[in-house]
Formats: sequence, structure tokens, C-alpha cells
Amino acid sequence: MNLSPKDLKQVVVFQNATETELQLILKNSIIRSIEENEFFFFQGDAAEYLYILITGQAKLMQSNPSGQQVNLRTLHPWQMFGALGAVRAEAIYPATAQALEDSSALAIESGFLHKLLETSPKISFDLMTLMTSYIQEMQARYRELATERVEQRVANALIRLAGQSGIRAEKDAGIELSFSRQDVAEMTGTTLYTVSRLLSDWERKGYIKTGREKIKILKPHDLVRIAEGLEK
Amino acid sequence: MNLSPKDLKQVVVFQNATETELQLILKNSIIRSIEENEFFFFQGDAAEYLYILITGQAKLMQSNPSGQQVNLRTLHPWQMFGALGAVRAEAIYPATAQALEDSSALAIESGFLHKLLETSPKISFDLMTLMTSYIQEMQARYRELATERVEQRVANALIRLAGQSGIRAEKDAGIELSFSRQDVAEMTGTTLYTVSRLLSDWERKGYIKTGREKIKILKPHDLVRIAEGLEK
DNA sequence: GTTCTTATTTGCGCTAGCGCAAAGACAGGG
DNA sequence: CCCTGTCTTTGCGCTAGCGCAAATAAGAAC
Repeated sequence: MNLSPKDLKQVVVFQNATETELQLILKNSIIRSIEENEFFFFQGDAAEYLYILITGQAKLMQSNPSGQQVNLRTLHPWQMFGALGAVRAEAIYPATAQALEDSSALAIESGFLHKLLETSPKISFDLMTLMTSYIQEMQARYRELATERVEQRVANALIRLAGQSGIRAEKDAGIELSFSRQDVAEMTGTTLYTVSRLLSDWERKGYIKTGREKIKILKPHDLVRIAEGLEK
Repeated sequence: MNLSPKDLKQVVVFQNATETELQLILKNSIIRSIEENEFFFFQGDAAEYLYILITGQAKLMQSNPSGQQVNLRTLHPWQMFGALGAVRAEAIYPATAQALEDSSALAIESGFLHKLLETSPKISFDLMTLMTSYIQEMQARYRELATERVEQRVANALIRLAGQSGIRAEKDAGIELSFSRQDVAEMTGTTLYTVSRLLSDWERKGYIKTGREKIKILKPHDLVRIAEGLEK
């Protein structure tokens, strides 16, 4: 795999970086390829690299002492991950990153990253902006988990996923997502059983079409209505 | 109220700022005094200032469309708040800040803040570090809410509060907190009733001593045990 | 001291959502 | 085409936690 500085422009945080900086970044990083279901890093590992997903798909998750896990984010090409650990000196990753399909990522050394941030206020600023938006999302999801019913949270998750990774098939054919019931449960703080029951119900009502690890959204508007709790 | 540059050194993000920068900050900011139960800003307001609490105590909270609210953080002197909105140009505050007692805060113009961050990589870096730690906390709380039982979450909240704001009375007399049952409920995503029942139970067992808007932790170790779910 | 307001406790009934268990339904490999 | 592993569905029973309502307690105001 050969990356050019131009490719890196697709990374939000590097959109304002100079050509020189981009070249320097490439020089100080390596490509890591990870097979489906394998891991980029585990929660608790020393954070030696900041990653940028190049191809494939991955997920960021966190588990508690007894092994239950929650899904923090699904990662798509050109998104950054592992930043939380890598920004602070001698930090550890607070989450685990697992490849959902064969994937590759650019791994930037955290030592180099520190130097880069010190010398480039632009990149720092853009990274900070990214972090603020991430905090906002976490706060919103936290509030959702604390105050909304399962039904609303699952509807919300589908809407959010549709926006992030949804592939629009032929026009009006709906938005297709590739997640298992278990995945959705981990994203919304509920169980695989409850998700299955909800999806079956919505399918009966014609809002979605389900399949093995597939959910096709037919009537986004109805999901929005459910998410807002106007149902019932 | 008269603040000196030296006072500002107590702010985590400004610990590495130069004397000149600190003076500039003071020059470009004003003091706002807010009475108990009044507000610094509301969720949705245009974010014109970044605040630093000087005296008093405040809380950051977020509400959903139907008015239910969750408590994001309790603020103590020299802590920063409103940063999420103020860092991005033309942003809005994603949360509401309310004074828990008569309070005052330094309000730094967001326009000036942008310039400051552009010119000072040190401050940018420290702010970024603060944000990473905040993201980590939110992720941990999110996971907690998704996977732990109410009992564990409440125990955890008390432990966390004791670390942040607890006042140790005479030795061995316990750590005293000033929060209502409602406050604790909003921090842990449960209801005032459930919190009341739990606290009563723990008081019967001698772990804590309760009072009107007061919770004194007598046996922190027992709470830790509950928080870890080893109970039962 | 009396009154008012606000916080807390607790009984009680209820239901949303959990989670086991067992039975399909798919998809891929050989 | 069959076998195997994984994902999904659904019946069933259960309980953690919700939330009303009413009583009580603790300050605050006068």
C-alpha cells in the first residue's frame, strides 16, 4: 500500500496541514494490516501509536471488569482512533479496537505526534475541534442512556448509523446497515433479545426489513418518530 | 474581585502559560457573579465565553426535549467550563451551567480564546489533554450506565464525588458530601426514590450517615465493594 | 415559636426489559 | 448437498427499578 500526502488530506484533522507536514507524518508512521476479528490494540495497552483507518471497518469498544462490553464507535476509512491514549505521554488506550473486516491503518508514533502538535497550532486546533465534537456526542449518548427508553435508543442508533455508514441502495430502496443484533445491543446498552424483539416488531409494521446481520431502513421518518418518544 | 496572573496558574490549562499570556487573558475577560440557582448559560445559547469558576460551586447538566435532565459534572473553583462551545467558532453550548451557591467566574471571550490557542501551542496542548481526560471519564460513565446495576452506579458516584469535592471532617469522622437525593439520581441515571431507598439501606448497615442534602461516607471500603458488584 | 417550603422516606402496585432455553434460519466449507 | 457454526427468533417467567401518593422531617422565613 502506498499513501501519498494527498490521501491524508481526507483525514479531518489533517485538512489544514502543509505538504511538508503530511510528508513528515508519512515518514514517521507505518501501515498495519489486521485481519477480520483481530485487534489493533486492547484497552489497557500502552498507547504507542495513533491510528488512521485506511481500508476496512473497525469498532471501538470498552469492557468492564466482568467482560460485558459497550460499543463506543464504528470506524470508517480516514477516521482517527487511539488518539486519546496517544496524545498524552505514557498513556494507555482506554478502549479496544477490533477489525470488523480485513483492515489496514496508518500508525503514527506517539512521540512524533507530540512534536507535531507542538509545532503546528493548526493541527492542534483541528484535533481539538474533533475532540469537542466527540465529547458532545458522548454527552448526548450518555443523556440518552440515562433518560430514554430502550425503544427510543435503538431507533436513535439506527438513525445515527444510517447517517454515518449507511449505503443508499437504488433510490427509495432504503438504507442498508450491516450490524448484528448483538452489535446494536452493545451500542444501546440493552440485550440482544430485546433488540431482536424490537426489530421484528418494526419489520411487521413495515418500517424496516431485516436479515442476518443486515437491517434495511425503509421508513426513516417512522424511526425518528419512535426516537422522539412520540410513540405510544 | 481582583485576580492576579498568579491566581490563574491554578487553572490546569494555564499552568504552563507565560506571565504575558496570563495578563492578556485577564485583560480580555470579565468577572460574572451569579446567585444561587441562577444560570451562567443555557444549553443552546450561543457560546460567547469560556468560563473559569472562581468562587462557589456550580453544575453542568443536559436536558432532553421533554425536560428530564442528567448531571454531567459538578464544578469547583479554578475549573473550566463552557469550553466545548467556546473552542469552536460560532458554536452553541451543549449543556447548561447552574450555580449551586452564590458563585463568580472569569468569562473569557471566545474570539480572544481562538487567537490565544493559535499562538500558544502549550495552552492548546494542555487544553487538549484536559479534553482527553474528560472524554475518558464520559466513556467510563457511559459504560457504567450501560452495564452496571443502579446500586453499583450510585456507590461509584459517591466514591467519585468524595474524591472530587469531599471534605474530610475530623480524622476518621468520614467524608461529607452536600448533594440531594435528586442530584445523585441525575448523576447516575436513576430516580430520587431509588437513591433514597439505597441510602437508607446503607445507613442501616452503617456504611454512611445521611441528612437533608448531606451524605457522610463512613466506610468507603464497603462502598467500593458494592461498586465492584461483589455484593450479592 | 409558628408557618411555609422543600427534601426525604416508604408502602404499594406495576411494567419494561432481562435472560434462559430451545427451535429455526442462514452462510460457508468440504 | 450436507454439515457445522453462528445468528436470530420467540415463549416464558421473573425481578430490578419506576413512580404515585401520602406521611414525615428539616430548615428557612417571619
